[in-house]
Amino acid sequence: MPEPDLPGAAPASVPGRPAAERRPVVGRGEKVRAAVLDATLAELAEMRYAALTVDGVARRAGVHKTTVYRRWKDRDALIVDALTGQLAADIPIPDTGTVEGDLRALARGLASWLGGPSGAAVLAVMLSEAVQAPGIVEARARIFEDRLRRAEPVVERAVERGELPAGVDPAEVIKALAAPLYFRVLITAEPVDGAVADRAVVATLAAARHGAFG
Amino acid sequence: MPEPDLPGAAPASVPGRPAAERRPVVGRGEKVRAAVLDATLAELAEMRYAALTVDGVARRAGVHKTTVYRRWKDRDALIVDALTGQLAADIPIPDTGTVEGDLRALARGLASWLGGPSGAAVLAVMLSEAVQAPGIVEARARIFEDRLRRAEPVVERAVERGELPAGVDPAEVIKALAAPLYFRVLITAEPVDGAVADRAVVATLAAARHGAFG
Amino acid sequence: MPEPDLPGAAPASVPGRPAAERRPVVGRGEKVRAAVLDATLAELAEMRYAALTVDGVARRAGVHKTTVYRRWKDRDALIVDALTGQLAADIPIPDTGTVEGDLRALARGLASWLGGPSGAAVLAVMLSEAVQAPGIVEARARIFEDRLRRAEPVVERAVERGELPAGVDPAEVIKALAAPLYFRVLITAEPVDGAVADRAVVATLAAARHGAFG
Amino acid sequence: MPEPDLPGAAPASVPGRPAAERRPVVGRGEKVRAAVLDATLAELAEMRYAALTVDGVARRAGVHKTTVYRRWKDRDALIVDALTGQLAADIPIPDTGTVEGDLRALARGLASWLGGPSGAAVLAVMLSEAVQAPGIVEARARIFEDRLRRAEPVVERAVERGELPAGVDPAEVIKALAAPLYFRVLITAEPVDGAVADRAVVATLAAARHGAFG
DNA sequence: GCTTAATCGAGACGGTACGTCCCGTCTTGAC
DNA sequence: GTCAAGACGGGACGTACCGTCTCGATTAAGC
Repeated sequence: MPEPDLPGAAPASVPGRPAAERRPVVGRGEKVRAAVLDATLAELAEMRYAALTVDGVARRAGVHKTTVYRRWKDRDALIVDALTGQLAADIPIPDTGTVEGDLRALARGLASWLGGPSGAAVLAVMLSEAVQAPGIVEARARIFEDRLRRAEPVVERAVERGELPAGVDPAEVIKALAAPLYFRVLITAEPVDGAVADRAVVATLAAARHGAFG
Repeated sequence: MPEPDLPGAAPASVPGRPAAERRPVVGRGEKVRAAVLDATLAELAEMRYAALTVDGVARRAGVHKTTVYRRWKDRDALIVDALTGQLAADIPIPDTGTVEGDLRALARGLASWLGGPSGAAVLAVMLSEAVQAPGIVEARARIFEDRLRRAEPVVERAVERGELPAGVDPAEVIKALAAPLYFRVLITAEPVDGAVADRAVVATLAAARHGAFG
Repeated sequence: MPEPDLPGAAPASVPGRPAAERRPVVGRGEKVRAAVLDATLAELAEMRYAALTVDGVARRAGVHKTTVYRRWKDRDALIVDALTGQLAADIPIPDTGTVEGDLRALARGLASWLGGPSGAAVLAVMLSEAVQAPGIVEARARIFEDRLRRAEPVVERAVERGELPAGVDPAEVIKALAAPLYFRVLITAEPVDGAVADRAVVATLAAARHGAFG
Repeated sequence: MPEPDLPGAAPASVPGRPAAERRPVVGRGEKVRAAVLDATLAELAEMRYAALTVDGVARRAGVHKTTVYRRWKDRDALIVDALTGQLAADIPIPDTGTVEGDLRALARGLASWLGGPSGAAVLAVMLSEAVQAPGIVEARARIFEDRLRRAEPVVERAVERGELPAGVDPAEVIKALAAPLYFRVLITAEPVDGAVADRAVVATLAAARHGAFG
């Protein structure tokens, strides 16, 4: 993780003392970090990836360029860090009682994220230069994997309830649900709305019930 | 000022027209153009998008940088042009006699293109900076739309044969087929092989038969 | 010599044509070079060596920083070049008919140069960082050697006239003449005027006549 | 605010005074000061002036950068201080019984100092940026003046012995002796050895005897 | 085959951003 | 009261490309 300078959450130093008290040292440090990451996201939102300037981010964060470089190796490291933070935000996992309800909730949540400015920006960057630049590829895979995994319980519950045949691969189901939405955003540039989400649910369920993912 | 940004104009197309009117002057021009586009693709193949240099392309094409700028407005125009040409290559539309066979052929063709170096490079670039830069977004949408449309007859024939219910939206079927493959390449960075293609076929067919696209 | 880019005074190309006509190509090139060197000297004159900024020089020359770096590898290379040009200005070699007259003329010329702003600035820079930085050391030695050598005929004529004993080493005599002046400027920071010059002449002549340099 | 810029204050000098009055508080202070000055000289010895880093000096002295800045206003003050201490080292004034012997001893001592690493480093720094920066110019003049003055008795004794004509200016003689040596180190970058020293002695004596310094 | 105009080669140039190095200041906790 | 530790603002460095421009040198068409 790109935090070369900071001692890293105080590796269990002075373990006897209450944790809240233990590292007021850096002080401004944390504030700066947050300001820079916010500024990075803001800049990404209003201009595209390649146009983002370290100097611009620094200025917006009220900080000097050098300070940014002290904490992040690269423009890329900075961006990845900012986006990682953004994506780490928890996605609520629905539990409506039926697969259809759960999947619909998931799909609509994803659709509205993809449709909104945040989703667009994040995706744009995650895929910029993506297929090659090593740091980003890895980060991207890790992040999305995590998001997918968190959604798998929805499928497992459906199997337990007998709504889906035993043996379905939960990961495959979730991917099948998400794929058409991403496809529209990234490839055909069609709008992604609730209707699209619903259609994905129907298709995914039909496929799952007929053993396409088992 | 020469503004041959768009690839179209089909090399030596419409030969019937009088030569005096359509600037047959070019002479060496066409050879240079081809060399530069080839060089562009070659450079894209071995380095990533952002690392591509106009000077590098020019050198590889045995041409001077100025010459490149004389024909393409900027780096992006050059790249888009090169890739457009690449994508314009005809995709054979299968006609095996069954939907399953046809879809399988389509899916496998796509999978092997996505898996190969060409597919990776093209995708990387098409999505670089993509979500914002207007020229590229449009070009991208146009290109993929075209590819999708050319595949639609496969579905139409299936409906005629009674393999799929009347009323299925051919475009939707094709998108459903392609989406999981793109998803794996772009999001989860999983390898895309024949097995993945086959699973997409099964899922798509199941969904289509149960009215998900109707 | 720091001219990596320029083809170097056209190495006898197209020797048949009149020289004045032969290389209008670069055109602005030579003008830029001169402007930058002038700006460098001007900046050196009003601020000291370490405070000289490439950007400042460029701005003063009405030129972009990059352009400076295109022609000179370094801040140091730029400075050395500027000073070399400055020092290359011919020193008139006196021929008054007597050694004493000649030496007096040389000494006074040197004294007034050393006393003036130009001499001070040049010396300051030539010796800044001097004992180590390879480029400067070499340039310095070369330049001063050249100046000394050009003055040697004065001594040779004196020997021919019988004013100085045969066998005197001309170089030694000139060095002996120059040394006290430099010493005062560099070490004791005393003013260097005509009186000092005259004393150096007397001392040098006395020493030379009594075989100190033979 | 501590401003111990000047070296003077003779380490633990005037021990007769009551301790309470002259800040015996320092405690560790004096040790740190010495360590830093030593480190400064060491760094100067192995790299050139401009490459000397406050951080580097501090590290070598086993001390933190802040501590250095607490005691010296800036890099220049530190360097001047270190070198001043270096130069304050006594030069033995010879008394061989003859001017020639004395001057030879002086000249050879100077030559070997100038030839050695210490001399080179000190000179390099003393002249770096020198002609302008006020603090250094003054310090330089003061130091060399002091060294010259200490050597004057040699000449005075020679006059008393009748070896040199009455009325010779001792300072001029010493300068005439030293000048050629400095000249070779600083200007022509020739090696300075015993032979050069001896020649300076001969020339200086000849000049002095014939009234060049009287 | 000779001329004439489009095209090309060559490369300097202004410009933007990069990432690095060091300076000197400041805050904070520890000995 | 010093000192260690180190983040920070700041200024300059030297580099890499971008896209523009001005020329001479080609070169291929059309007379």
